[in-house]
Amino acid sequence: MSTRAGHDRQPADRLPVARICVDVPLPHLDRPFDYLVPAELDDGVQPGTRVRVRFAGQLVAGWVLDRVAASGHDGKLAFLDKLVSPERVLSAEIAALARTVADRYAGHLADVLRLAVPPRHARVEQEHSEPEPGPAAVPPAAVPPAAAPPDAVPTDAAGWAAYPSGPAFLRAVADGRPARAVWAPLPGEDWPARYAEAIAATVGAGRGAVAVLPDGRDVDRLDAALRRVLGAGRHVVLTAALGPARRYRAFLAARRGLVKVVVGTRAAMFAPVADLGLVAIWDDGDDVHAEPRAPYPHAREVLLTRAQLGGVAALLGGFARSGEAQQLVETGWAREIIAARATVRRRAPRVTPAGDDAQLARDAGAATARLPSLAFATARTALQAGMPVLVQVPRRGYLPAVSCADCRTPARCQHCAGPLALPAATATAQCRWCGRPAAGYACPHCHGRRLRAAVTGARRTAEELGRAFPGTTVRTSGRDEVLTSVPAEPAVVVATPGAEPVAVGGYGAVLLLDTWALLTRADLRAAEEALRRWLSAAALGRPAADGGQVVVVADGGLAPVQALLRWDPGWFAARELADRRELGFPPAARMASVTGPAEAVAELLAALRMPDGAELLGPVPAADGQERMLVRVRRSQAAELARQLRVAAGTRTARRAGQPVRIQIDPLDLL
DNA sequence: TCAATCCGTATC
DNA sequence: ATACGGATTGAC
Repeated sequence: MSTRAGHDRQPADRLPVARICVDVPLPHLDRPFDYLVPAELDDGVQPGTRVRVRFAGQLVAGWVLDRVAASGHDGKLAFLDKLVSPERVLSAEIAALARTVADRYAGHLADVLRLAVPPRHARVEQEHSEPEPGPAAVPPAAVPPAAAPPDAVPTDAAGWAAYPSGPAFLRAVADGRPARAVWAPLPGEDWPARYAEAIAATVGAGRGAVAVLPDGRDVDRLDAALRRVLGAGRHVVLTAALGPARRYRAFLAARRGLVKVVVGTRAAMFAPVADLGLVAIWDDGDDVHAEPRAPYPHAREVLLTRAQLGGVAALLGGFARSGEAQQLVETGWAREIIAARATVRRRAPRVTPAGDDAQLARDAGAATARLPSLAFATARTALQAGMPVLVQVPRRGYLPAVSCADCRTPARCQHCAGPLALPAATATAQCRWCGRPAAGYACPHCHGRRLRAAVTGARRTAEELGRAFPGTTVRTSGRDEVLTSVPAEPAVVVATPGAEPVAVGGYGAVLLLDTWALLTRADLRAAEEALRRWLSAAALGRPAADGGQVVVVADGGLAPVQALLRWDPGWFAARELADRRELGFPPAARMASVTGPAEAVAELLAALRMPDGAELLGPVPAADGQERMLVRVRRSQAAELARQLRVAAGTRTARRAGQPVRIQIDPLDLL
């Protein structure tokens, strides 16, 4: 497929110019370059294909963005060197999406394309086109051909009827209208079934869907629900965990139009589903939705961008509600789908705070974290009634945050409202944002003037519980081994957040322990994150009428605890968003962090044209002796800030090979 | 006067 | 980044 370098090459007759995105990591080269298409590659070099081109003397990979009749370039055009494959891996929708995402995140197109299109796997590409058969192997005969018969999928809204605006949303999707919803599922809700129904409604309208879920377990649950609702062979699973071959096979199945539905982890957020009709994300507050590779796009933002650009319906569901989801509701971009309060009360377990007490908080860091007596009694009652008990304990390894020694209110900087933390072995607390020492600190809540390091977590809960309930099976689900489900039998299940197995029939009791570890984390999102984890665990409990009990070992006066008691994630999210508006935190404001060696950061900021009213916070020390600065702007100036950051990064790299700086937009670890 | 080297700049 | 070109400097 390659053309010999020679003087005999002729450009193609029609549309001889290819506009190429070259895969070089330099911000100032993030624009198309024009190349001549050799006549012999005329057929293959189509928009969306991968090519190799000679660029600044080097052979580099590139993407064909377009074929045009003429170039605006003054100089002489080079021929492109080689067509890697005639597979048009980049669709027009994804190309436009990637450009928008790159702009939003002050990144470059090539970086986003690397995230959007998995590495080529030649053997997979040669295979006869058929979707990846899932675990319950589908015989090839059951696989629909490319032009599948009309999608005779019944739209079943019965499961959504518990929510007053649920059926209307499903109808809108079934009619191909771009409805957008923030959904608060009822406790105990079979949410994979509801997602599958929404997806089926989309397919029924002849359109495709993309659903992104936090982890493999959730993907498996939706996969199973889709098999039930859609039947086999209508969807594919796309996760990074599949490995290169299977991942590329799933990707191609979507790109070639063999399937209309892709579900997966954030690896699926750019899935090239044709004629997209619905994007869905589950539990968008989970931080695994944030892509760790540049330019660090968040799955929620990518999916919402797809919805916005394509006139596509959107569904954001989760037991908790993120500040960002709340913002969508408050701006009217999305409608909320919630059940009536009476229905919520009927379905929710009974939630009781246990913990009044400074006492508990004080010895939580000791070697033996105690189980409060209420929690103990509640667990025993459930076990005696033959029901499993879930115990949620946080994982180790959070930051040494600082809070008021008297009332334990997390301490915030008096200047910029950033969180305070104790740099290792230093006597005075310091702001993690602006770096100012917290001299003369006075607690806004109780006016206390003393600060203390927050507690550290307790680890031996499982063993202790084993001793507390002799003769009872104790199972653990966590990082090393994650359980999917447990039977409806008496057992104590100790799980870390996100690893809670589903219990058949629901848990009789859910205990939420060591909550201080979550609440006092030096993290802007600590309260939101705590509530998210609690609601996700508590949602696995039975309704109160069936004996379902939740004990949260925390002060009942705290806002996230209140939200859990009332089962009102919307109330908490509204409150949280109002606070962030007040303090100027995302998503109410837009922030960018610039991280790197001190002089490189200073250099970039010197080159940065800050939008009017932009604030500069920092520097604060970052990992590896690097430094971090934050820039804060109003949301209306978010696009301009991203643009200027890109320009500044570009002028810097264009000039000289300075040390690299990392630019992140609304980073989650924005402490 | 020529060549080795240093910046600065463009990269189709 | 890397490759090229024009200016600069140094030795014959």
